[in-house]
Amino acid sequence: MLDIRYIRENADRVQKSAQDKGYAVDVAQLLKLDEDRRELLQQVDVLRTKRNENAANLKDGKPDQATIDEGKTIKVELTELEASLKTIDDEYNALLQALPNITAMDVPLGGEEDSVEIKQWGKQITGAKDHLDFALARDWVDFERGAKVAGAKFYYLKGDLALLENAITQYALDFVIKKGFTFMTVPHMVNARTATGTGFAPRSQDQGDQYFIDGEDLSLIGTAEASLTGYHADEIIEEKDLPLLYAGLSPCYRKEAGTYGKHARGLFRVHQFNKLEMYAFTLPEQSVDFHEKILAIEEELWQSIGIPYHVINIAAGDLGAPATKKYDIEYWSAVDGMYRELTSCSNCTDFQARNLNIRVRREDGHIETVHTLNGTAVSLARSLIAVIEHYQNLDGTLQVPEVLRPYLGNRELL
RNA sequence: GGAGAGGUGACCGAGUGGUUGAUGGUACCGGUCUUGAAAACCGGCGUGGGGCGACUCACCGAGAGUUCGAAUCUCUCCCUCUCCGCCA
Repeated sequence: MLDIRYIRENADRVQKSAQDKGYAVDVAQLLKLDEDRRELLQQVDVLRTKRNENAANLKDGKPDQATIDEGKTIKVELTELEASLKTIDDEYNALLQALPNITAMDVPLGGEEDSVEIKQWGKQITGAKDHLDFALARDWVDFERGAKVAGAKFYYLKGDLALLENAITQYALDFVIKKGFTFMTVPHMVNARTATGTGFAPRSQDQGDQYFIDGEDLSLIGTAEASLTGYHADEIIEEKDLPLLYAGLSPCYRKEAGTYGKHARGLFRVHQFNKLEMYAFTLPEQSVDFHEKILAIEEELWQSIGIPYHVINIAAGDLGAPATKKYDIEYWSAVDGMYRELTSCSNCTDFQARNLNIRVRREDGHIETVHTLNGTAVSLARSLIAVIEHYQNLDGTLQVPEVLRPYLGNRELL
């Protein structure tokens, strides 16, 4: 959520950002509630002071009857006022929660089509064989049995393709560890507070992309970002310890409701895939630069694997609630002759951190909310598509990208 | 899953209805002392909200309740620990 003080002073920008993102919210209404709430809060405080003073009015350690009667009167009044406060408070909180983060100044306006390309790397070749046909021919993937055992969009990876996934994971892991990230395995389920604090839809909306565990306050994570955001919830981090960099490896579970037919074939959009996610807790003034740094790490990683790509600055209408700005790396699909999403990195500024109460104690002692950022190192299912499209041979074999060979027993060919 | 014991400030740990937002200790910060350091002594030291401010309100796992008054009593839930059961 946003800082109410910031909203008071920047109502127009908050309103505009929400609209640009496609959120129907009424900031004026929120500010009205904010005022009403503060006014009521003062009345409640006055009454509570009265109550406390009255209760402290003792003779020989006991109150007299008049004090008790007075206390009863105050209690009736207070109960009533507190009920009104709770009503207004709930409404206020609901509106506050519904506000998305503001967008950075350099975020393009518009929807998915309006994202701006800011860089290209590599050659746009075409004519490759579809990754699914290619993999099926080698008996490397089995969607039919995935469907039998779990359902549509579940799959088995087999043999060398499974080994390739493993190799990419290990390579990326070593790569980000060298960049200073601490490797973590994480809970694959999180509670509602963590999920909604990270920015995912609560169960009450019942749709969304998450799998909920029946009868439990748990949902399967759609990304390690959720588990990593919650890691420092309710903590005050010392300034000298920032930035804190983590790399979380986990499966990601997504319902992908309503996305059938859209890039549906093969491994591009599935219910479960593994992902190595970079995550950073930074000082507020560090996050903008750090966002560029995460992007640079992603680029360096994918260049080293040799996959052509471009980087786009995601338009406001395509940004999630927590992000103030997001870069996607889209790899060049040698099958489709177009760019398709491979990685994504976002600066969430203080939005997630405020939800989950993650703060920093500055050197001078004052306390403020930290900033959080996340970025994909490798999203495995899609990484496999990219590698198959760019390293396939006409005879159906697959060349191993040079940097991955040490992780595949130095094999050059699969 | 069953039985029991617990959840208090950065940490340890008092506190079972009435100036306790919380004794004491440790750590930390400032000062005295010292050539310097240590020790000793003195002082400071939770978070959040409201108010220009004096000040005030809330928070002792979470929520509800009892009471003039709750960290202290009751209920529900969550979590931790021990033992048993089960199990990669």
